[in-house]
Parts: sequence; C-alpha cells; structure tokens
Amino acid sequence: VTARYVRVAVPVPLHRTFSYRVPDGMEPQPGVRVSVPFGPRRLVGVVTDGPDESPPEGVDPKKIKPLLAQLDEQPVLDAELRALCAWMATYYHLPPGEAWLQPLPPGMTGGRSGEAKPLTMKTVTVAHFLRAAGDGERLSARMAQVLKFLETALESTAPDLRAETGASLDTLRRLAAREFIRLEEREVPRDPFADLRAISHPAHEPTPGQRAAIARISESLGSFSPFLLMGVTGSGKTEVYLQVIEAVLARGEAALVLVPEIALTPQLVARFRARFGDRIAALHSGLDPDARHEQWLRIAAAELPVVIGARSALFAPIPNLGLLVVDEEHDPSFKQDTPPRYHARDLSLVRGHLAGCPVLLGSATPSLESWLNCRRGKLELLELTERAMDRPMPPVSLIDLRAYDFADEDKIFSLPLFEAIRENLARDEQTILFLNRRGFAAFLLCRACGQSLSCPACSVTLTWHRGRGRLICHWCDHVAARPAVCPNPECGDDALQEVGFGTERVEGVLRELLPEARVARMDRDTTRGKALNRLLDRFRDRDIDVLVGTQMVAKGHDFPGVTLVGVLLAETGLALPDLRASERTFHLLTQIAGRAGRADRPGRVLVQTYNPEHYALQHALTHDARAFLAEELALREALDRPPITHMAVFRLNGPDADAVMREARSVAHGLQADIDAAADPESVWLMGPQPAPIERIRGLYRWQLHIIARQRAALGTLIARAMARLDDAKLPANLQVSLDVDPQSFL
DNA sequence: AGCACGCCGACT
DNA sequence: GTCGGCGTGCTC
Repeated sequence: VTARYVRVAVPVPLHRTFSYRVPDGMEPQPGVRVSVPFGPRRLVGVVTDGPDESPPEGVDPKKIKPLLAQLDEQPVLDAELRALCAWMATYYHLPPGEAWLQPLPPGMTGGRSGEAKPLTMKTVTVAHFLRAAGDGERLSARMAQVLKFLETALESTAPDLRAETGASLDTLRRLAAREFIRLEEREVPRDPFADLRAISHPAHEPTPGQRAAIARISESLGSFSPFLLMGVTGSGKTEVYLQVIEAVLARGEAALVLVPEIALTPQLVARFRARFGDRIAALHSGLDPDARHEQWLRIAAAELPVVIGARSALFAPIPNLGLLVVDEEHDPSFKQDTPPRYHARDLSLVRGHLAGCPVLLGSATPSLESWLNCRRGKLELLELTERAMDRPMPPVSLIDLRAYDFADEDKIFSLPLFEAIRENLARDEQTILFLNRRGFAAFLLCRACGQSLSCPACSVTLTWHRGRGRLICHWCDHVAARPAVCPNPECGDDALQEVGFGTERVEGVLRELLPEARVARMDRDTTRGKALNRLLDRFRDRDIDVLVGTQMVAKGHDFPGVTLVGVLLAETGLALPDLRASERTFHLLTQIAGRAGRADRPGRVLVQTYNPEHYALQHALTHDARAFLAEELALREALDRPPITHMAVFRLNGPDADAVMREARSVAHGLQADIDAAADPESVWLMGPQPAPIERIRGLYRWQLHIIARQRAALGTLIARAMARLDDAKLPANLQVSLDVDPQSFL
C-alpha cells in the first residue's frame, strides 16, 4: 500500500498549506477537519486537497508528519463553501488557514485555546405531574400552588413555573423528593431572538414596482442572476425580499439575508420573524459562542431555511442555498476591517455564482461599485419608484450656517433649526438630531500655547466626555483625567478651552434651551448591552421627544412619530482623507432624511452646513441618487480611482518609526521594479509610501502604500509577488505588514 | 501567530 | 549560582 498525503490549511498567518501523511484507516476528504502536529503544537486544520498518492513537491519527505486524528466523517465545508474559501484566499491574498477556517464557529476549530470541543446543548428543567397530595400530607402554600397548577397542566418548565407561582428550583426538588412530581432535564434550542420585541407590520397591496421586481426575481430562481434592487426609503424593499423568500422556500431551498448590523435592525428581523416564525436562524456578534455554534449546526442540518445575519453570516453552511439578499448593500460595514479583510457584498456574488442562485443587492443609495456593475450589465437593475401608500419624500432644506444667528453660545443650533424643533415639540411630534461625532467637546485646546491635548499613544486629540468626567481616546480607549492646567511643561497655563462639540454637548445644550423637552442620546456611549433596544422602544413609545444620535440613528428604524430630522453639521465626514467621503456623506444624509415623515404626517429635514454648495449635499436635497452617482462616477473616472480602477494598500506598523519607514520603502522598491518590468507599466500607479493620516496608534507608527491598477489581474500579480518577497524577508519581529484589497478605510 | 532555543542582568 | 528578559527561527 502506497502512502497517501493531504494538504491542510492550518490556522497560522503563513501563505501556504501544509502536507501530512494519512495514517491507515483514515479517509480524510477535502472539507474535513483534522488534528495535526505543527512544530511543538497540535492544531485543528481543514483538508484542502487530496488524498494524493504522490508526495508533495518541494517538501523534505522526512519532515512530513502523519495526521493525528480525523475529526469529521463527512466534510463540514461542502464543495460550495470550499470553493468560496479558495476564491477568497486568492482574491484577498489571505493565508489559507485564515480563509478556510473562517466559516467554522470557534467551538469547531478550538478558537484561541487548542482543542475543538463538542457543543453542549442548553437544557431546561421540566416538571411532570405524578400524584396529588393525599390527606395528612402537609405542603407549603407554594408547593400546593405548584401541584395545583401541574395537576391540570401535567408538565411545565421550571422558568414557566417560577413565573406562574414564584416557586424556585429548590421547591421543585423538594416536591420531586416526595414523589409528587418528576423532574427531567430536556435539551432546548437556544433562542437567538431572546430580547427581540415583536413588531406588527401592516400588510398592504404591493405596488406595481414591487410586483414587477418579485416576478422578475422569482422567474430567475435556480440560476445565478445578480440584481440591484434600488428603491427609496419606504418603497418596500423588505416586502420584495419576503415574497421572494417565500418562493424560495416553496422550492425547498434556503435563503440567506445579510444586513449591516443586526443589532441596529431589530425591526427588519422582527418582520422576518413574523413572516417565517421559527424557521429563522440568526448569526451575529451578540450571540455567545455556544448559541452561535448551535445555530451553525442547525443551519447545516437544513433545519433553519432562512438565515439572517451580519457580514460573517455569508459563510453560513446552508446546504441548498436558493437566494442571497444583501440589504443596504452600500453599507461600509460589509467590509471587515480586521483580517481576514473581505467584503461580504462582493463575496455574496461569488457565492451566488457557486450556488447557482439569484443575488439581490438592495439599497436606496447604491454603492458606486454596484452602480458601475449595473451600467456594465453585470447587475440587473430593478427599481422601486413609488413609496408605499403614495407618501412623498420629505422636503430637505439646507441651512447655510454663515447666514444665520444661533440659539446658543456654542453655535450648535441655528435659529431656524431651533425654531423648528420648538414647533415640533409644541405639536407633540418627535425629532431626530444627527451628528456624526460622539463625546462632549471634540478636544481641549490651550489658548496660551496653542497645543491641544492628545493621546500619549496615538497621534489624535483626546475627546472630552463630560458625563464620565474623562478625556478619552477614540482610537485606543486610553482614559485620562482632565488636567487643571496645560500639561505642556513649558506652558502650564490654566486657559484650557473646550473646542468643537459632539452628541453629548448637543444633548446638554438642548436640555438647557428646552427644559420641557424629553431628550435622549443614542451613540456608542449610551447603547452598551441591552440599552439600545430599550432606547429604541422608549422612542417608539413616544417617551422621548428628541433623539440626538450618531449614525446609529440613520439606520433602518421606522419611527412613525418622527416628523423633523435635523442634521447638525453635514460636512463632518467630508474632510476625511477618504475617496468615498462624498459618497458616505450622501448615503448618510439620504438615509437620515428617510427617517422623517413615514406615517400619515408629512416630515421635513433641515441640514445645517457651512458648505452648502457641495454636490453631495445638493443631490441629497433632491433625493436624487442617480444624479449623485453620475457626478461621483465621472469624478472617479477623471481621477482614475475605484471603482473605475482597482486598489490595494499595504499597511506597515511597528514601534520603531525608522524601521517602519525603511520597510515601507523596501516594499515600494520591490513593487516599482515589478511594475517597470511589466508589459504595461502605464496602467499601474504606486502612491506612497507615506505615513498614514493617523501616524501613530497604540504606540505603533504606521506607514502605508497604495497600489492602483487599471486591470484587476495586474494588481493580483503584483501583490502576489510582493507577498512572496515578504514571506521570505526577515522582518523585525515587532514590525507588521498587512494587505487590504479594495480598502474601505484610509486612516 | 505561537513556541522553543539562546544568550545577558538582578535575585534567592 | 539561577530565574527570566525578549531577539530570531521554524512550523509539513
């Protein structure tokens, strides 16, 4: 019998797989987990290729070790997921281990700590009625109550009994000891929707646009067909999803729905739940590892044919995928900004292709990438032009802050906006105020020496949070007390001044201006844990008049009582060194405007700005996504920027500024040499290397190097060669190099 | 990424 | 005399 070998993706950041000998008796197929020796360690990996009878080339046969164990009889990654992982590894130049283990829950890979462990099911104690109390058998009042209840119910869970009678588990045990009842541990599925409030959604007749979209997608089921569903807020994209999913389920197939952040879209989830009941799986970061593991297993067993989740749910092990939906496809959170840096929207098209099913990208304000794909015929455009029930889009007005007086000393509220808030309050209608900056003051500035207080570990200013009484770095979470005097040793003046404002200050100033208003704030500081859902419920219940928030308030919530939306400073995002700054501003303004006037009352939107001529603002005024997209696309074309061209960025960081710079230059030299030697050097550009806009984070100096190419293939070849050089290079241990293909963040 | 091996300072 | 600092080398 000849030896057999398999290739295994192991969870290490190395750009290659490792070969192992297959011991007799094992039959490891691709997609099967195996336990392997790796140096002094043992790791859980996934078989990518083999078994193969010829030994791997280029490996010293003496070094090849046998597999320690085969952990699965059948592959845990089916052919579709394996192809998706392989595609992802190639496109994003990921180490195979990073790509191939991505779909598996931490419990199946051993996660951080060594061994894969079997999932323990959640259990609940169930009490069964055995007999009633005889004469002379004395029972406590509570015990009698429990017994009386069980006598008719016959069985009940301990939590239900506690709710019914107040009886503790201990009381139940005493009853069981006297053989009045029998206790049993029963396995129960964990509920990923435990803290979700049910929301009823009135059904109404589909509009002609909805009907056409549903028909077009439904007739494409069973084959790869990518669509862009474009429709303004309130035009009923969700209803299209729901009806198409019904058609998918009727074919015996499953549907996968990706949403930007599941915690911020409880209403969408609630509607899915109302329609599909307990056939829904949820995969999101709020689930504990066991709950996630359990959802994963139930999805793989085809028990839950509707999967809804954030970015990482793209890798859900759905065996018979019949439809992929990416809601709010333009949302930047679909790109993961930590390794592995993949874009779930882009990968959804790959998976749809592999699964042979329609992919439905939905947005009111499509990304430029998707818009270009439409124009090139790679996506079919389906448009919803009418809003349900003929509600008009709310009028948007720009308030030029240079032309008006302010209601407050901090110059937060222009008089027109303040008057509008007051009128709205008098009419007992709700208001949302949006500012994309949290904290109280943006930073503290010393008027004597002109220095501002910055983070000791990062090259950014500290943000003053008055409620917590602390200066906080939004990049490394460094927390500092507020100094009484300027910490500059050559200054020491007490002239520290608060500069700029965040949501916390807006909230405070508004409380002073309108003491009778019930004001609340929604940002990352106020929505830890379950606080977000509570806040949303209170606002919906109209316990809050004015909600001040960051971009969290722009997401898909539906608040019928909101008739006024105010944007405090529209240009906060425009100054960022980011090629998508205008695009993001347009998305945000359009989304936030969509919050106004969703019920029977008309809404309006007031946008404060010092920069009213900006085209992103002008197009948001008219709700004209097509006009914005056309103008922005022309701009990108003129500047040779994505999505017309293709981009990747090498980022380097380390504690030694000179070493980081040197290595960045060395990477650049290698790339430049490859470009010069290429057939078409004119179609590739290097930008940099240069220090990142935030030069230092957590004490590490950061440099970056952007590569732009006209052809995707040329970019891939260049990067592959640079990565190969880096793999061989002996870099200082504390110097990190990372690659980001199709970067979304430029800081 | 880990983990081991290896060569130089302050402790029982 | 040893415990332990982290440089650097390797993982089928």
